[in-house]
Amino acid sequence: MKLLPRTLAGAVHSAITSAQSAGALPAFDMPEIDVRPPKRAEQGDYAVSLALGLAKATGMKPLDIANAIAAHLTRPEFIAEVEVIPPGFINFRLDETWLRDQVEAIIAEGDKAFQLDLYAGKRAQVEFVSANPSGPITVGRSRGGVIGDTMARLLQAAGYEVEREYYFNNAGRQMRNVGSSLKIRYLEALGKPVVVPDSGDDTFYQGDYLIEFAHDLIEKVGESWVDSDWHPFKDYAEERMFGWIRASLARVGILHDVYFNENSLYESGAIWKVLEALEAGGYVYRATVPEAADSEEVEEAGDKGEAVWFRSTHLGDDKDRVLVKSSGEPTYTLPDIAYHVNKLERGFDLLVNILGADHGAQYKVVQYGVQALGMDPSKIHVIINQMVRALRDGKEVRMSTRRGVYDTLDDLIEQTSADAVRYMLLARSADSHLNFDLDLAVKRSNENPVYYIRYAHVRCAGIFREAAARGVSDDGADVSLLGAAELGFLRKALELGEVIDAAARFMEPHRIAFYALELANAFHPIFDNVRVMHTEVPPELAKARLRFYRAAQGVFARVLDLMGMSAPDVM
RNA sequence: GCGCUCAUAGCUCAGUGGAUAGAGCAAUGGUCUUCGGAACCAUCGGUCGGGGGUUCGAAUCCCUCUGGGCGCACCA
Repeated sequence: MKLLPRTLAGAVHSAITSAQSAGALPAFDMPEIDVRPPKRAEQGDYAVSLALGLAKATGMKPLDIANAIAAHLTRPEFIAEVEVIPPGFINFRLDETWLRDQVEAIIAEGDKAFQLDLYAGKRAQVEFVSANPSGPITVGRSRGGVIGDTMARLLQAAGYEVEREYYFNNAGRQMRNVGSSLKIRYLEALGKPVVVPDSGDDTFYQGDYLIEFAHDLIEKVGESWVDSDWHPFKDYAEERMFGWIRASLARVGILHDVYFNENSLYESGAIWKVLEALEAGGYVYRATVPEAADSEEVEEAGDKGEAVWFRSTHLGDDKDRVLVKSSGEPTYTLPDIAYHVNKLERGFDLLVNILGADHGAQYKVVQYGVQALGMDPSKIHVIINQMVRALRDGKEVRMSTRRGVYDTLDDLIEQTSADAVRYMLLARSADSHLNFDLDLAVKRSNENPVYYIRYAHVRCAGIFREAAARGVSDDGADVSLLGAAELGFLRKALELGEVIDAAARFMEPHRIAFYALELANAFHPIFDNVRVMHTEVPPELAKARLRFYRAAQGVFARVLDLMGMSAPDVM
């Protein structure tokens, strides 16, 4: 599949060059040629406005520039008409014969329809979810999960070879607290004298799931762990938690290829190598306070002891960061930098990181670290998604794994459906806050766009069921019989490549969700008017229309797959 | 206080400096159904938070103000 706007941009580029050598246009720096569909259908299928911006550089009227470009333009085979419109737009119209032939092209490509090769031979890695195994996946984390997995699918569609990675830390204080919390639940379940901390103790995980784990543990090991410290409890909790997390994610089609343990960076010595390299570059110093500290801060610090600092301010940071605490223990910054160094060393051309807004500031420090080590920070791309508010009865439901009050991904799926969760969490720009209305999501009504989109696929499937029953086939269909309504849908369908391209380039996976709705919107009116098995439809036309619906169904299947949703034949 | 982010139709939100700012839902009025009505058509609805600026052209870029959210640890 090739991208029509890119091909057109190339044609315009050549037209400008040849107009210049013919003397019809003066010399100027070639601007970026942005070809896109105009808002209004009567303005054609694609348009460029660059002549408007060239007036100053050329000293010519935009209309004259546009005419000069149009006169030297070699029309690609898919364009039927080139039109210059005041004040200087150049509009292109697709060739309808070519457009009808796309029915066959789409069918021929099958489930690879609209697969692009823009990044052939390039490898991308998407790191997402990356929650520590201390509790179930929450609604907030689910958003990052859906965004990350959809981004991975879109990058694949754009031509990247993609790996999905989950980064976790099972050695921190959080996990120790989980271990000791489980031990308390274990002793409690055995009727041993133990005080269960109340919600005021934030080292204790209140979640009910630990009670369940404790009972399962007793069935497995009986009372033999009564005198054990928190370690085996942590290990057991971690294993159970990871099983749960993976299962929850799998329910919405999220599967990671690699689970990367932060602890391995300690075990391999990678973090110390990074520290040495930073030091060799002159980016490290030892002090009780940062170099920029004023006397007040010096006083406050007192006799804290020396920490190891990263001189990130030399790269533009607003303050230096501690890499190793005065206790000798590294902060999270050091392994974070080491992790990204590790990722870059694995040879990826693109690293995408999905982070919640609450972790958003950290990536900059990582970029400074990578930069300090002479590596290319521009390969790292971060998608920061704003918080999710879960609303029930119009009121916010607060979420906290530690307090045991939470809305999990499992809850959402059970109350709605896996497809609804995927769509709802995707159909919003990552930059904006997302209100997940739990009541609305429960409703099985057409307020939910999920049904509308899937229904398009279901309706196609219905046609083929009926066609099979009546012995109608699309073999040897003549697509030249297709009418204006079908062409309208095909125009919309052909935008899919551009949507994939833009979503991959701008790292904006929500685009596919909006496109899907637009595509469904283009489909349903046609379904009503373009009948296949109506008594008044001649057999040859029925055959052509059936062929059209086969292509349409394929496009919906592809779009749903890109969103990680199912494409059912019935619902 | 500083940084990031958001503010667009009654609600939820799209909108890559270009042509008359768009969807979905809600509301109102129609269609009355051969393949699934979870549908279709029409209407209503906007000082793009306020104010400046840049530009031939601004919802979009810059400045500023207002109001939300998230950060700003030798926590992760």
